[in-house]
Amino acid sequence: MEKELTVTFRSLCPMATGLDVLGDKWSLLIMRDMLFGFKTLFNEFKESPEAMPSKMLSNRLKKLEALGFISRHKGVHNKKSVYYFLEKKGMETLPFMVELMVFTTKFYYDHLGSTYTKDVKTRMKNDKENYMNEIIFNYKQFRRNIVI
Amino acid sequence: MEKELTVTFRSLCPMATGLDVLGDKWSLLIMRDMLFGFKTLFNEFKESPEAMPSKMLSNRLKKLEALGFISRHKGVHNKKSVYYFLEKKGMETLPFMVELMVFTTKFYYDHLGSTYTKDVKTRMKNDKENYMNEIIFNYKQFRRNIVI
DNA sequence: CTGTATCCTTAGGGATACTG
DNA sequence: CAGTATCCCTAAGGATACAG
Repeated sequence: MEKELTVTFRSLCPMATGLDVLGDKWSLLIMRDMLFGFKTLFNEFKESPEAMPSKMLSNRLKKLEALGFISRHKGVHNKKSVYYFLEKKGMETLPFMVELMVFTTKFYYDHLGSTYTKDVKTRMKNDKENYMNEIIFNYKQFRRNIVI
Repeated sequence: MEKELTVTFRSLCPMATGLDVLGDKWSLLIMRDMLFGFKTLFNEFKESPEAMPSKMLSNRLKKLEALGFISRHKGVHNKKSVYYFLEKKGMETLPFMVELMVFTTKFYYDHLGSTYTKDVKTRMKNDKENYMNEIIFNYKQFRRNIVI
């Protein structure tokens, strides 16, 4: 077989650009916390098990906002609060997050063998599309109903 | 809606472990070059458009081998050559690579608007599973036939 | 052809403390 | 509640040269 670069290979070249954001631990954690944990406030993100330092958090929130992944809203009733929401662009990182999760679980956390990893793996394998749609649906519903 | 952490959220916590490898630009480029470009030799990887320095390349090849993503084989006929091949674990990063590609193309390279991005996008959207299977199939065939 | 060996430089991580 | 301001540090990047 000839060593010819395929069409897809050429498209993959700019992969690095996406990794600037998606390859970053903190940025992805923030978006995960939003989408799966319905978090909106600075302090909520800080409370995550990964214990993100406030410097990092602040830095990444700005970056993600500047790039259009998330949006920032001052509280209406509670003027001291600032609410962060995932935007369309941020939501579209879900397939990426899911693949990362699938991979990580498979190769590093299989030994956990607990119920939840089995559930997730089964769901991801047999029903990925519906599963992702549900997650997005739930987040949108959450956002519609939240009073800031 | 109650702010309850879902089953999936808990599984996503170890995301960072996967990112150690998959979030790294160089490691992913190497595996991309193997899978999409049928590259096997040190110098072939160095020739990629991203111009990976040999120090980085050497470092990542070792890391990827140690983690079981790739394997290293000394040449049989040409004893001076060393051949690197993608192993099963490495091949299973394809869905991740593809999602990264889809995302990157969508948000950063749409303006390219060239034929190849349109082709890939269409294919990815309508026929993702088959497309990935083809890529894996082609790589396996390449590996079966190569004489080292 | 496949790497090592240096050397230098800087961005990023992380802890801690403090403020509007 | 939502961030800034410091300070320290090391891990990683990158260039260049050279060796088995």
